[in-house]
Amino acid sequence: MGVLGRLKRLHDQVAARHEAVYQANGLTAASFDVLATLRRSGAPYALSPSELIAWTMVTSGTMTNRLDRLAAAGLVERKPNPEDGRGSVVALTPLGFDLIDRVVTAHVANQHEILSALGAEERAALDGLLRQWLGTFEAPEGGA
Amino acid sequence: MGVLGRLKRLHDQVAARHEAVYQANGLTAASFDVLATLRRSGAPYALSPSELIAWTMVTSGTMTNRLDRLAAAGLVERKPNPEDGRGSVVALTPLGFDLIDRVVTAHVANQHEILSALGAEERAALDGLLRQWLGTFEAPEGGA
DNA sequence: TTCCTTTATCTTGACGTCAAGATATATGGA
DNA sequence: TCCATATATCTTGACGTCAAGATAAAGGAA
Repeated sequence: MGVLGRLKRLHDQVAARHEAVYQANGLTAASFDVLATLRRSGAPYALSPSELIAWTMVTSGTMTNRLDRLAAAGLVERKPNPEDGRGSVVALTPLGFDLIDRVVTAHVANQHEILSALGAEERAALDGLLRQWLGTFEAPEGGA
Repeated sequence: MGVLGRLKRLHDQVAARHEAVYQANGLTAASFDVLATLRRSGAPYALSPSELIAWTMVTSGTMTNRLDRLAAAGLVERKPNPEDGRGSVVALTPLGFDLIDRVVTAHVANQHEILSALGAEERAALDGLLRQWLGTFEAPEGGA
């Protein structure tokens, strides 16, 4: 049973290290999530709230809240969608782009650092075991 | 890097399965945490808020909130501490005891079920890797 | 055209958590 | 005895999240 406890503690440790990088740059996991998604989408770094909801897997209420904060911080900008009066388009501002660009770099470096505790073989072995275990949960698709 | 993603997904899956058991019995992870701590403390199944705070590692504000809900649900009872006018004693009610007793049983069965996806050797191998990795985070005590 | 249904987004209300501050009671010393 | 300090718990305010419901605009059928 120790496995379950260690899995949780390890997850919490990793999450805390990630948080540290976000915080050091004035972000939270929530805002990093949105900003990084916009960054990944490529130029012109703009997506609709619906698309952001789909990529980040949060509810519409959560996304509205996140966007309100990011817009207030000047990191994203909400513009009306010229093609659909119901919707809007959320775009990274220059300020937001510069920030997320830097934070993503720091984040990736941080991940390498976190993983550096394991050697290549150990990492592969661990990944294999995690993958196997995860397989029993996800994709329990019962076929046609 | 896949390791970090899988670690998180696995953690989320496990947490969701745990949640399912709590929910099926009208509890949340928060209430289960408190009730199970009281249950583990042994007869007379009563601890002070300070002790609960120490065991569960949450802040005093969080504990006050949890206890308010549990008391409102009739699962615990707050009595004044006869030995210290500042404090109180939180005890499991008969209702709370019966409930947590059942839920803990279900929870343990659930954990076995979750782990059943791995064979004994795999489980041991995974535990060893998790332990090693975790070791680099926790207990980074630098000695004297 | 007019209206019904669908879709996109925001609003509301309830949780859960934390940090910081407010209260009330203990405790030890002058 | 009286007070300064420490401790136990609760309160407040700010986040973040979700479920469910409210709006407003789009689209298609009659």
